[in-house]
Amino acid sequence: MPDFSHDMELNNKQLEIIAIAKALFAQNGFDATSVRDIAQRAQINVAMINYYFDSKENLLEVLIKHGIEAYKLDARKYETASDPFLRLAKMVEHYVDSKFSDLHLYQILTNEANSKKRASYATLFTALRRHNIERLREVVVYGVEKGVFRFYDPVLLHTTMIGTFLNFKMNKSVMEEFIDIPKGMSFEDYLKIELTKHLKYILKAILTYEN
Amino acid sequence: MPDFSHDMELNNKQLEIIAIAKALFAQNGFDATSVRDIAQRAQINVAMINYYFDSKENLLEVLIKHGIEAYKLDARKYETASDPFLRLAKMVEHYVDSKFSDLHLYQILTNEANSKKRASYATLFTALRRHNIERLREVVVYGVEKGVFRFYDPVLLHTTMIGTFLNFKMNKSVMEEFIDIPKGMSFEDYLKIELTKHLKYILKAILTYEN
DNA sequence: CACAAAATTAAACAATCGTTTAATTTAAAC
DNA sequence: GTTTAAATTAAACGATTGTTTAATTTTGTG
Repeated sequence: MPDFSHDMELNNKQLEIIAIAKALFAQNGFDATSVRDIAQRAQINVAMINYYFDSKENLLEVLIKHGIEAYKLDARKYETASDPFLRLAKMVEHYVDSKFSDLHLYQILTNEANSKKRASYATLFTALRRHNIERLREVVVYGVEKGVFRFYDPVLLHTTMIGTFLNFKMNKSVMEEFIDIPKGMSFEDYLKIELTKHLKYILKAILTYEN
Repeated sequence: MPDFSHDMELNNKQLEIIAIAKALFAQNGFDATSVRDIAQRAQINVAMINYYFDSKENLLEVLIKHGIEAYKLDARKYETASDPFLRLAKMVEHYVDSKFSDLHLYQILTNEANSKKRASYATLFTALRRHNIERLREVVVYGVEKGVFRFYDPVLLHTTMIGTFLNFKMNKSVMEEFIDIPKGMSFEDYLKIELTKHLKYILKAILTYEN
C-alpha cells in the first residue's frame, strides 16, 4: 500500500478516485455514498479504495486536505489596487473565483462541518475561516484608514459573504424558477456573475452606510 | 397501524419520536442516524418506529411536514408598523424568531435540500421559499412607495438573509472563538440577538444605499 | 370478568455496508 | 529473461442497516 499519511503525492489513479468520490459525496452525502458506488463510477475494484486510501474515512480526509488550500484568500490577488473600493471589488471576485474552482468540495466541507459525526475536519475548516476573516479585516481596515469605509465586524461580513454564496449555489434548482438565464450561458456562469455583483454591492453598502 | 397519510393527528408517543429523530437527524444527518439510535434514545422498541411511521423515510417526511409551517412569514406580525424601517425591523425579528423556534428542523431541511437522494422534499422547501420571498418583496415595495427604499431584488435579499442566518447558526463552534458571550446568557440567545441586529443593519444598508 | 383492539416485544429477515484475504496479473528492476 | 514489487481481482468477512413477523402484554369497552 502506498504511503500518503504526511505529504500527499497522489498518482493519477488516486486523483481520479478523489474526483469521483468528491462528486458523489457532494451529491448524496458521505454516508449515503458507498465505496461500491465510487468503485463502479471509477471502473475499479472496490478493494482498490482501501488499497489506496486505507479507509473510506481517510479518503474523505485526504480529499479535503488535498483541496482546501485553494479556498484561502490570497492577498496578492487584490492588494495591488490602491483604491479601497476597487480592492474590495477585486477581493470579492477572487473570493467567488476560489469557491467556484471546486464547488463540490465546498459542499462537502459545509456538510461535514454541520455533522457532528466527523468533527475532526472542523479544525481544517476553522483554520480556513480564520485566515479568510483576517484577509477581510485587512481590506476593511485599509478602507477605514483611507477614510472611505465605516468599520464593520469582519466576522459578520464573512458570515454574510459565505452564507450568501452557499445559499446561492446550493439552491440552484430553487433559483432557476426565479431568474432568466441569457441563452448561450451556463447556469453556473450566470450564477457566478450575479453572485459577484450582489456581493460587491452589499459589501459596499454595508461599509459606507451611515446610520 | 395508525393512519397518518393525509391529516396528521400525532399522539404523544409519535411526537416524542419525532422530537428525538429531529435532534438526531440534525446532528448526524439522516443516513448516519439509524432507527435503532432513535429507538434507544426514545426508550422504545425498534419496531415501534415502523409501527407508527411505516418507514424511516416516511418518518422524515411526516417530521418535515409537521414543522415546516412554522417557518412561513406571517405578514400580520409586522404589517401593523406604518414606518417602512420599523416594518422591516419587525419583519426581521419575526423571521429570526420563526427560525429559532425549531433550529433542528431547519438544519434537516437544508441538508435534505442539498442531498439529491431525497429530492422530493425540495417541493415543500421551494414553496416555503417562494412564500417568504413574496412577503419580503411586499415590505421592500412598501418602502419604495413611501419613498425611503431603493428597490432591490427580493430573491437576492432573501438569499443573503437566509444564508447569513444559516452560516451564523451552523458554525456555532467556529463562532465561539471569535466572540465573547456576556455571562448569564446562553450562546443561542446571544446569537439570536446579534443575528437580528446584523440582519436589520445590512437590510437597511442595502435598501438605502445609493451608488 | 370477558373480549377486542392497540401497543409492545424479541427475534429473525434479507440487503448492504466497509474491510480483509489470498490469489493472480501487470509492471519495473536487474 | 528472471526476479521482485506493485496493482488488481473475486470472494468472503462480520457488522449493521431498515423492515417484518409472530407472539405477548397492555389498554379500553361492554
